[in-house]
Amino acid sequence: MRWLGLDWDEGPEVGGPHGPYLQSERGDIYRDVLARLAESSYTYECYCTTEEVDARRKASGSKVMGYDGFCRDLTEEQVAAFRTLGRQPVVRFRMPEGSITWNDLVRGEITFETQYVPDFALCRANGDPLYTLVNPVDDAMMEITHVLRGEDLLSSTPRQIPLHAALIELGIGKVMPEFGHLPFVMGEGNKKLSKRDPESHLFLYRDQGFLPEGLLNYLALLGWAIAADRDVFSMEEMVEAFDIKDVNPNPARFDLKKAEAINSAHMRLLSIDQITDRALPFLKDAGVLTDPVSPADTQLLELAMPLVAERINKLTESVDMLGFLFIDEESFTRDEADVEKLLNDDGRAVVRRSLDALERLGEWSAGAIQAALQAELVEGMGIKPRNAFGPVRVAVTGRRVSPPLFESMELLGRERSLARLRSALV
RNA sequence: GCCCCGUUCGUCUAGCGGCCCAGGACGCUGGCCUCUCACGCCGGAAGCACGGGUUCGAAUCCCGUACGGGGUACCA
Repeated sequence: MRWLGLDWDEGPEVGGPHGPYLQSERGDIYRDVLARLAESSYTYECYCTTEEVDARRKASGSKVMGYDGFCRDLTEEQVAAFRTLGRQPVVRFRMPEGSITWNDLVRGEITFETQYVPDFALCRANGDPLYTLVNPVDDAMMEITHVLRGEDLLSSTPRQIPLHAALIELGIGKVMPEFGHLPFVMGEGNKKLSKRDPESHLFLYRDQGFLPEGLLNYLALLGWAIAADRDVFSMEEMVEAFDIKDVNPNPARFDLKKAEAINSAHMRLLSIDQITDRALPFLKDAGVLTDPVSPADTQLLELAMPLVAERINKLTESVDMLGFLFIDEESFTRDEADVEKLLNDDGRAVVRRSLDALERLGEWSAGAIQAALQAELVEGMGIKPRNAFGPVRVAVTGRRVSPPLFESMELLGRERSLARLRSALV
């Protein structure tokens, strides 16, 4: 979350007035709440085993799963009898009669008949509090006003609303929160993206060279739109325009291609210097640059970055684009497929002529190199520019895809450029 | 099984009864630009799940059906 530029005002690591924020430190609080709930008969002890509940449901033919309220009104004698059997009770919440309705922030009015939501357990027989208790209690005591969460929790809402009402009644909570249930984000195909899926790992995208603002922008687009005809925006613009009521209730599929497109739009919003800064860690990791970067390389990088900044969509692509400039001649290699394709006999002939022309060249500048090669290859040999410069490009940069050729050769320098042309002929 | 939620181009969406024989974006595709790639520009194909209502008029409201998803624990 921090990587995306998302932070929190209150909670673990940052503190706040409603602590402690770790559930492990809140045991006493839950025990106390449980006691007060019991005192006011919002809850009751239940001694049933799951087998007994199942058996009873089978016998009654009820279609409703879950607990049947058997222990709601146990007499003291019955309780004593269970106790002598050595049974420890769980505590259940007494669901009210009728129905629970709330106005969901993203889905509108939703109603559940309480006959379909059984009395639920708040703690284990050993006294450990359950999520069903802990979640509303924490929200109530921290004065949460809006609960926005995944739609998987939609059906737990009719349990939480009456519990919240009870907590308010007891003075433990102050406000009934508003609820909004957000759609899922699905992966490829139609499967739900779980936290365990590699696809759902933020760092995977970060390591692929995504910009945090790019990914954030894309993610915001899943289920929401800033305007009918726009989809690139900053976090500030999003904060300004966002309203939970505009969120779509239906699930969205994660589309890597679109995520990349949005990301590259953000890439183009950055200055050359900013892209350089962001790409630096990737270049160092890949071994293109040393850490710290030498003064000579820093200077070279400054000259080279304007050539590549506009043609990369992700930070990692800078590695392939710039590698050839910084590598020493002994370690320089070429992409085999590209060599096979472009440095065939025809290609080598082109490189040969280029070498001749460039060896004679006086001024080593992009303009002069271009003029010389244009004259030698295009006019001299009568071949098309794209066929003429392809082999030279592979010879010098090692790849079919590179920054502009002539500028690249200028930056590489005369000696290294000529050396690479020669080695391509061996 | 029962309860709840959802369904507009392949994908993400705009649309809240007439402005829609449905708009944008990504992707796909034809072309332009061009030393490769990328950018940029111009064009194209592609969608209201289905069936009934309501209405002068429905993608928009209502009801069914189908399909998808979630829940149904002494999990969270």
